[in-house]
Amino acid sequence: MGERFDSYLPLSSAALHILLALAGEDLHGYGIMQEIARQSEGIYKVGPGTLYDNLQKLIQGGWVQELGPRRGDSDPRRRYYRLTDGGRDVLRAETARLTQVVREARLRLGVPNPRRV
Amino acid sequence: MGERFDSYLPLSSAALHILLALAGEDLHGYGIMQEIARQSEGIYKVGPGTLYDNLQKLIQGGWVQELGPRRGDSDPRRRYYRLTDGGRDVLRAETARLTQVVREARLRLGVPNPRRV
DNA sequence: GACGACTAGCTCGGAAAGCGATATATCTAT
DNA sequence: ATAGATATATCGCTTTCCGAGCTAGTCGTC
Repeated sequence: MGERFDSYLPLSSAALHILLALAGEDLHGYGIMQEIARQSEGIYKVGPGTLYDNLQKLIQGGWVQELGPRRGDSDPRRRYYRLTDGGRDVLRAETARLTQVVREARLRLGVPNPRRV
Repeated sequence: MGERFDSYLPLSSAALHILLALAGEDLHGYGIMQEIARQSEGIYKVGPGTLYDNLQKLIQGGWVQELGPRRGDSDPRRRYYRLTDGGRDVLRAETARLTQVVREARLRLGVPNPRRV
């Protein structure tokens, strides 16, 4: 059960997209911004204010780990961040919640749900 | 294309759930709060502050229409609200966006997507 | 090597949103 | 008659959002 994480939900859009960006691979701050814009095809963007506010909170909550600069990276300014196991659990819980929301919305809007094979 | 509504996205959790509650039937304020709690199985609740703040903005934006009291209702205090066609469009756009988010999350988390038949 | 564009990190403060406490009143059931 | 749930609404504190602005390093090109 993912019930332990329910008290942290719902995630803000910013927090959700940051976790989602980091779910694929470790990224540095600027890279997170780009990845979020890419994933949403430019619809949703986070600026530096939102990013670093959220990043700080995510780190304090133990959902994201700060890795710092990578040795031998092409740009030594880059400070990388990694999703923790706990962060992955929260993202999983939020995804489950959103799945329910989407299902409910489809029901009420008259759009059919995809059926499982 | 649902692109006309993209500029309003993402919806806040509160706005999304209010629209979603009203997508089923006309409801009064208190009923909206209950319906939101019911739909999320108590995980997510909106208090009166969040509700009326959002309701006001949704009405101003033309997404929700205020109907006022119903003649012959069991409780004349109740003031009903209705989702407009525009509100339905926004809800549809947000649902589409969230569907993409969920798909992306499933991909990255290693949870399989439901396949279309 | 100078220039511009992009990359990269970060802070600041105003604006917006969240949200519970509180107030008021009504309804319903015991 | 009393209690507890229903119902609307406001107030103000806190949190969050979010872009403008700052500094500086990198990369390509002229």
